[in-house]
Amino acid sequence: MSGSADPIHAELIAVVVAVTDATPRVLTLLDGSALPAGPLESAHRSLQAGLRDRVERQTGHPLGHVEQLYTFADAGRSRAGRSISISYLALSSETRARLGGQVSWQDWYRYFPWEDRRTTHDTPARIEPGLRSWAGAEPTRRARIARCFGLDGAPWQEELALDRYELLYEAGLVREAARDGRPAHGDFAPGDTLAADHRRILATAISRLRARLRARPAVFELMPERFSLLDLQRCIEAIGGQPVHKQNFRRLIESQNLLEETGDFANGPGRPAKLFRFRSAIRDERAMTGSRPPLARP
Amino acid sequence: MSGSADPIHAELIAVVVAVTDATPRVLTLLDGSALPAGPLESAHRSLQAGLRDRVERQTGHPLGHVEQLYTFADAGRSRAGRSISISYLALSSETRARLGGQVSWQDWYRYFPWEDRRTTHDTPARIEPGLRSWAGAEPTRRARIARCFGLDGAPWQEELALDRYELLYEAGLVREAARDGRPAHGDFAPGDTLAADHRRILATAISRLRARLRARPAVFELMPERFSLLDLQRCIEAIGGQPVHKQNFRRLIESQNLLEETGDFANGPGRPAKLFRFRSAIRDERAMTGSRPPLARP
DNA sequence: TTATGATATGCTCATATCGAGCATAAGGAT
DNA sequence: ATCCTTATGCTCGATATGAGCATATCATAA
Repeated sequence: MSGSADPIHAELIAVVVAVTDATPRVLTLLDGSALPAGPLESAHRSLQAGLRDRVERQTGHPLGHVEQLYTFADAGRSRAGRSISISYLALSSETRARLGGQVSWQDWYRYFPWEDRRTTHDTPARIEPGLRSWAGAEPTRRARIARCFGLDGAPWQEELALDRYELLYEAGLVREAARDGRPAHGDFAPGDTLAADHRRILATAISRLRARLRARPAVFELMPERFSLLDLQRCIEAIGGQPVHKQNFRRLIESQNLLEETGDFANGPGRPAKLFRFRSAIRDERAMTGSRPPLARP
Repeated sequence: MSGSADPIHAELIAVVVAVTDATPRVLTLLDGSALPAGPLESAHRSLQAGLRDRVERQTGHPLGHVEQLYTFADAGRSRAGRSISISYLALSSETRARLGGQVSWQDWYRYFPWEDRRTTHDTPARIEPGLRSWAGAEPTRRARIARCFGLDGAPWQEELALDRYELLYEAGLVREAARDGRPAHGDFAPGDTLAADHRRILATAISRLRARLRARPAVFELMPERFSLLDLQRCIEAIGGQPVHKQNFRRLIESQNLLEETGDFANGPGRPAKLFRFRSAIRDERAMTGSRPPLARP
């Protein structure tokens, strides 16, 4: 069951996310062209410990909550021998970082312009022709396009960010596809690339985060100690890439019982907003309130 | 960014699931004491290919749909040097297997008796005292217990299978905890163990499967070509470990548009049931219909 | 042949949830 | 004082969900 195996190389890759000024940002190296990454060493007690060590050494940025994303091993893209990439998502606050060198925070929509639909909704117009030409009359492809990009009457689903990226890759509409030797189809979609498969890993992180936040906006790692409801709404909108109905968002927050008032108010234009903080019980444990009741009772 | 790394050993572990006679079963080795597993070799083109190769060689069972679960690397549990375990979930049909030796299908509730609530609902009664004594007056622990096991008014949530297992592990109520040198707390919970951390991996698979099926019962890999709605309901109930309201289940299925009638009927006691099959569009692509519309429109 | 039990299938109903909009409150700026 | 801006509370209709009633259609036993 555990015979002789070939030695392999394992790489840890981190997607460190912060939200500042209604912009979701990701920590990058080399002026925004790669994610923090490094080999797993035997000195590391665990995968998470190795990741923390790596990222802190590379960026000087301490990590808070860390969560595993996915493990890749594409033989085609690695160097000699086999290489495994284990990717992680970390939620953080930009203010904690002391950056230097080529370490920087980048707006993640720089790499995925079509994922930001807060102001304009016609972003897919720039990529739709390329997709259509790739699909032709193939019904499966057409259905995938409609589902992923909310065309032909299908609703836009924010958490499909990874599916959208993979569809563009398959259709030869991102530079990574050409780099990997796949046929290109017309113009590339807008947006910058990242080293190796880092853009795919970032797409995985966005999808995961969006799927989690839709149900439960418990993002205290991304928020300051005290904040107004609108601050929190802007953070959620930044990650989801979609505007949120303000009153319904308030209702959602109240029903979840995630916050408590601090008693203070924020001043600015308009009526002062109550300041809130996350309940300590929420911080203690990342999962207290249930999402849904069961289907049937006896 | 990719300096010299220590060579490591990677192990692929498979949870192969089938449902027969309203019983969810998992493919095991050594008379039900381990999951199929084996080292990743450089001959494998990809992780999935390696897994397929391994499982087919060990069990003679070809794999259908395969999906990654989680990557573990607990330094404490491995042999000399570092070892990584990459676990996968595969959905299958028991009939396809030609078993031999110590390869067998096991009812997965053999390892998690408290997860089957189709007949009795008081299973946690056998483990509640141990949990309570472990929690004492600690509010965080008490809240976790209530949430995970549906106590103190909290609803039972089937997809928390992994959380429940990990809670029992932390509380020292499963044998694996004692095996790992953690303090035991009272009697162990009922249920058989598996080798290494295979029971944790199985719990991960159950959670993942339950979370997916709750929204979309597209389990054609687990069903025969043609089946009645009750057959499908029994399959879903087997996996979820909970009874389902029959009429509402039918309504759900209809609204999803997953099935089409074959025109045939099943005979037996009672009124003959229409036989259905999954739409080919669903088989073609594992995600066609959206789950929910977005939160707000412009 | 009729009665009975079993399963299939259709319909109703109360409640919860969700998207969307209206109305009012409370500050600053002109 | 007027207007603009943001905060906050409430309503309303559409839809989803949990639960139950009623009827249809078979096999089998009396």
